[in-house]
Amino acid sequence: MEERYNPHVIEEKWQSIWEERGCFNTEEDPSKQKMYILEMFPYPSGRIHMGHVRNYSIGDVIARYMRMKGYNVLHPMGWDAFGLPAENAAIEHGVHPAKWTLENIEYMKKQLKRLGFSYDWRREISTCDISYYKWEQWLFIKMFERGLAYKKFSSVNWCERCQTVLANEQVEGGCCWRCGTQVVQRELEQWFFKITDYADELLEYCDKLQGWPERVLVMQRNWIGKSEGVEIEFPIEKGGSLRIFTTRPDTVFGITFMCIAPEHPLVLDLIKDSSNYKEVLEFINRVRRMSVSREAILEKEGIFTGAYCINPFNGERIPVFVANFVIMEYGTGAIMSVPAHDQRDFEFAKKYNLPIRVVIQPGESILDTETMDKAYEGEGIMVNSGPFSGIPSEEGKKRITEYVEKMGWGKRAYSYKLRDWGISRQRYWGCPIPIIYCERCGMVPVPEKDLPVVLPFDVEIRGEKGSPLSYHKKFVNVKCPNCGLEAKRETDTMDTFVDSSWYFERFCCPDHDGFLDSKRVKYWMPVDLYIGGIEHAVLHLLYARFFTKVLRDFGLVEINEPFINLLTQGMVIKDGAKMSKSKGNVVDPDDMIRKYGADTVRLFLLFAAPPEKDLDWSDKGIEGCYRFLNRVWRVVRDTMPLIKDTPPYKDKIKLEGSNRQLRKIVHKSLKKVTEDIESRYHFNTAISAIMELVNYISQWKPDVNDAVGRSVLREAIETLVIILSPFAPHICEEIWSELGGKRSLIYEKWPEYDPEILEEEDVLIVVQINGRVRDRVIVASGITRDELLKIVLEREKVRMYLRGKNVKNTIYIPDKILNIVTD
RNA sequence: GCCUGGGUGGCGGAAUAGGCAGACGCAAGGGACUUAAAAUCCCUUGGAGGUUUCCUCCGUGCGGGUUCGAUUCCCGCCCCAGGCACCA
Repeated sequence: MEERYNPHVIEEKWQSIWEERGCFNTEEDPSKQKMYILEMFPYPSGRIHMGHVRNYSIGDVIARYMRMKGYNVLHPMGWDAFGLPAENAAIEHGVHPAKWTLENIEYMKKQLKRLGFSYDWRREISTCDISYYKWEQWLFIKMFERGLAYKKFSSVNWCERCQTVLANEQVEGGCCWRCGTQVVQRELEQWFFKITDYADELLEYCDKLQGWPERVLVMQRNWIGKSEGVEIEFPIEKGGSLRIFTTRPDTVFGITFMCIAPEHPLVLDLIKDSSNYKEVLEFINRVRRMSVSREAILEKEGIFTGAYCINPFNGERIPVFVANFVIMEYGTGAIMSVPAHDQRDFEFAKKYNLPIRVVIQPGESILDTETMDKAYEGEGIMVNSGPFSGIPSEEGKKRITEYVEKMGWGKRAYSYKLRDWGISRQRYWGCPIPIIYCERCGMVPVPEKDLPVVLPFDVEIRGEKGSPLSYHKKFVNVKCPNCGLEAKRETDTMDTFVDSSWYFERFCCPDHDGFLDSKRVKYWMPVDLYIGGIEHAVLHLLYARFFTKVLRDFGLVEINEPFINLLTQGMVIKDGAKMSKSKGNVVDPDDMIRKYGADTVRLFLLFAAPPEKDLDWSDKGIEGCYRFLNRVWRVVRDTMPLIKDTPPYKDKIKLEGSNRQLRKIVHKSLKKVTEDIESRYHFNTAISAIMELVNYISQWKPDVNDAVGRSVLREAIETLVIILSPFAPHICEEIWSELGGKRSLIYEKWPEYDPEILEEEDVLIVVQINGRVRDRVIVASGITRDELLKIVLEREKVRMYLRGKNVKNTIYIPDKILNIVTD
């Protein structure tokens, strides 16, 4: 064995052995229990960053552990290869997006290999490969045929900088998720996926995803935003009716006005006879032009339409306003306004001097219209509500809803915040949408035999004015597959989140000449553990769930949900901020590997914090991990002469003294590491347990002449190497072969701990007096309360504390604690 | 504003089911080895105090409560991070 630990030599050696022998290649094997471990695949931005290394180190621990546990482990890696940065590189440096992307992939793949992750590289996929996006186009057409992909003219989020449309999920605080530019609204005809058809199921299954962190589920539930209420038709005085949605039917007697969105289809009709028609129209146009979410900061504004509705409950005449705070996309785009019990309506009423009528009294205080300075939105007793007065508001909601249905004025209804997913992107570097526009036939999907619609290579990318594909005449001009007349291709490409919505299914059969090989997909899916950043809580993770349900309904997969367990890892932070070029606090994994080796880098990222938490990068901390691996090396090197030709301890004979102590510590560590990996994903405490074991072994004094002792030591070293191997695989492989291991350590079985040795014959019992620790005694385990008490009451310290006091009670937790309570 | 997390030494973090708070690592200080340095090894390290091989008191954001016993459970508050935000 080498005198010194030399990570670079060892790591290179084992990485090539693993590769040559195809150690991580996986095939379906019905005789073995499958285990699909997946980390979110990276965008090939150019270089691997610490966040990736952390993500993949976590996944690799689990994958390696599960393999040793005997599972048939699928652990693939690929590239989310379409996207805007490639095009920006083209604009800035004149390099073709394909070239840029492929070079990045090549470089990053080398980086990943240098870290020794146990991937089956034969399954590698890139979403920009024709063989991948062909099937995405195929699926798009299936969705188009069933109405799940459709085109509509609507107001969409537009990023001026990226020159493209964004989905609602990609707008963060009114800004573009990628570049941070303020998003504006534009009226465009765009492609959408009908995710809203699945809103109820996506919501319902949130309760069934028990392996997901609660906070992700909460975010998804809120994003779907289902609320229960009732839709009511209010007759318009001059004819027709206005449909509103409310969650507060209990307040219908408090309506003093109505508000509709400027985009409401009835708006022009309603204002026709208005005395100040021009002014109203101006207002409408001004608000419509105004962007976005019509930010909450904006003051409420509105204008009277000149029209009135009738409140069917009491026959009152109610003025109808156009208001800037009413959104067309939610509910029905029209609301009933109850200023006494809704803050927005209250503000509006105050501004325009509209009446406020209290119809819910809270009980403990009495609301008075004159003195109210804000709306009361809580529960209470209904008042001024005709036959419903006196009913508690919660009960009133039900009663009014039933009444509305009985009278035929409306019906129970649900409203959702979730909107359909806008997937058109006016960009080049993405999957072309396989649709052809024909003057005679309309929208015609590209026939399956003509797939794929290949993204042309010779495209000029200028970064302005529409999709680059629209300038490519050979691409655009095409014959209609239906009638053969001149037609034009769709020039938009798909949102890259479409690419990542089904890649985990494709990993099961990457070489399949078809969409998915159902047999193989059935064997591997669903993913048993999915690991990635929390930032995808409502983007990728919602889309992927939606796609899986669509595929299921198409009969292409048999599962309802793609990911059984989800582990969301925290960011890698340095000096209190996320690593970024602009802050200049980036630590390059390559530099660290060069300095300490991959095992150290992996170990530090796993040791410094539990996976869900943000991790503070520490230059000193990683040195500590490097020192630890050196200590491991030395302790093995120094014991090697004693254990080289000794078999590990196996007998059932009763061990004594220090041999017994060592074996006990070994099996305790094994138990701890096993449990920490398997049931908690707490790698930091697993590693600290291994550190304790190493500390113990290195101070343990072996007796050269004691064959039993040597075999116990051999078992200790073997166990150490095995349980450390998922975290720091290279050094462990090297030591394993030095120990005489013939095959790679990855074929070694994860050992079972011996419960017998863990049974304590002597236990330390903490003695408390009135809840304060006063003494500790070592006694035989299983001692009864009376026996223990007899011993404890004789102890000097205990007697001192009990002097002059009467023992009132004793609490005894067997083998743990004795609490003596006095008067 | 609403919804989630979270607040423990100088720092990262442990304490898994209410039972010894501070495991493990970092940093710091002292010592050994060395001509010297690096590396390594040993010791100390939450705070205050004392009669200093030991002992006492205080201590997990703040204030209460439940309990023999609370970092852990309950109530009220403060602060930090993330998500949503005119959603009717």
